Amino acid sequence: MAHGGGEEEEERVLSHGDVVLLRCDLTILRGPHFLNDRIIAFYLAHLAADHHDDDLLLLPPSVPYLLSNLPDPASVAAVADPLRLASRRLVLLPVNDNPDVSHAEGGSHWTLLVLDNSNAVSGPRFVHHDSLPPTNLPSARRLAAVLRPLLPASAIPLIEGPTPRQTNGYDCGVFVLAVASAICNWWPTRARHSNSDSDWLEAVKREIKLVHYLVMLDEPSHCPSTQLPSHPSIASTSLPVTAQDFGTWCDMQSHKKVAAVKPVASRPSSRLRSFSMLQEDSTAIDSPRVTSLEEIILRRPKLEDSGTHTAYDQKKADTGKGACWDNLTVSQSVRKPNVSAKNSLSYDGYSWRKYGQKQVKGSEFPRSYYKCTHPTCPVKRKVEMTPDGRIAEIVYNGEHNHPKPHPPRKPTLSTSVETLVATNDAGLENKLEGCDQAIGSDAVVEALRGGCHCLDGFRNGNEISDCKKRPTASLEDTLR
DNA sequence: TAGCTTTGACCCGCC
DNA sequence: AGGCGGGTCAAAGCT
Repeated sequence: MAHGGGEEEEERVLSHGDVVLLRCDLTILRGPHFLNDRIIAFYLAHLAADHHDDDLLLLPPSVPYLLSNLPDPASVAAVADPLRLASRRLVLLPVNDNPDVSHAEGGSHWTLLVLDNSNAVSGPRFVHHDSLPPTNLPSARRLAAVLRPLLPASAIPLIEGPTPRQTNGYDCGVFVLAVASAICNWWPTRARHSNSDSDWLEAVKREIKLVHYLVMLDEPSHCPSTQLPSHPSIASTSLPVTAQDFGTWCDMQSHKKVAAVKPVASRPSSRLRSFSMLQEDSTAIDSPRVTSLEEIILRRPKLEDSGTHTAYDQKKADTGKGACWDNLTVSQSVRKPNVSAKNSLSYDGYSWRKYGQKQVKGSEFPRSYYKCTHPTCPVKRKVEMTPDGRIAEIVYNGEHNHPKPHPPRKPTLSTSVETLVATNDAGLENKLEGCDQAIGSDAVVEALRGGCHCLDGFRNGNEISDCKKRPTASLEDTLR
């Protein structure tokens, strides 16, 4: 099993202040797996720790998600005030598309929304980086709409920023981190470009071009024209960046440098060594940091046909979730053990009834049409399968209006409000099968309750011990 | 017998 | 208006 059992006592292996990476997260990173919000928050905290600059703010995914789902502007203001968004020059906001605050497994795609106040030429703007556009555009627009009233400028536009395309259904989170990394790399150099229109978008573009070049040199077989002939929108700019790169590095860190770090029963989490400290200590070991897209590419382990796909499939079976692919098109190369809709690699926790099959023009494989078997559920999906059992493409249409009939055994996403609340206190019974430390949950709940300024502490990688621990209350209730 | 897949026919939008 | 192609229907067959 990809995530193993017994996560109730999941070992915490890396920390950034209040942000803790668990052993199960390393498994996710090794995978090909959909990144959870803890991993994203951890990496952003890691980036933020290197840029002690009040102008640059990197928020954990829980904060923008909370802001997007608060019931009224007053609640939004209460949460957002401590963030001082109007005074920042650049704010990085991870966006998840989970439409259901009560559903921990609802999200399926990560993107990055950037509030940019740094460019005097363009003026304030929101820039959205989506590795599968326009999948998350509605969620990004929603977040931008919530934030606009908090900002002095009026009618701040939202534009789509340059973003490399993912080639599978699970690497969106890695792309978010890669773009965030590119922006943070550019940040210290911005003064050199202050008198021109060369902004951080150009820096991201440069990274992307380099990645394209490196990909072609490194692995010509990943040439889009040979890998994804049947889907032009993806085939045009495919990049085989994978979560394994970051994961391999983290795993190396945890094995080599955190061996002495044992699980802690309660906070303060400062007993854990910080990510930065680990890096500083790693001089004797050649474990360079992952700070750019090109590094991610260059360290990308070669994908083997069977192993990684099996792990990916196992993750799907474990989580009942096809990360990043609900309501969007994904392409993948996974082995299919059999043709049953329930047991195949296309198994996603829901029950499907096949109602048609056609040979479509432009695709060498037959396309099968499925409906969700739930009586009132409108969701359909199309699956193209190669003769040898590989899934060439899955397209989901609509949103399920019911819970999964086959509950996931091991949730991977912890973006939901329910999860945030469930993980608010270290002593709580975790509701996420052991992954009991959601990102920034203390900060979010405290901010909601009274404007605690601990988010700054979080941003700087500091302990959030000054935030009072409170008994867990349902954030969902708070939102009502 | 229920529930699922298969498969040819049909519908409908687009050019 | 007619052809084409994608999506859906529904009867028949299978498990």
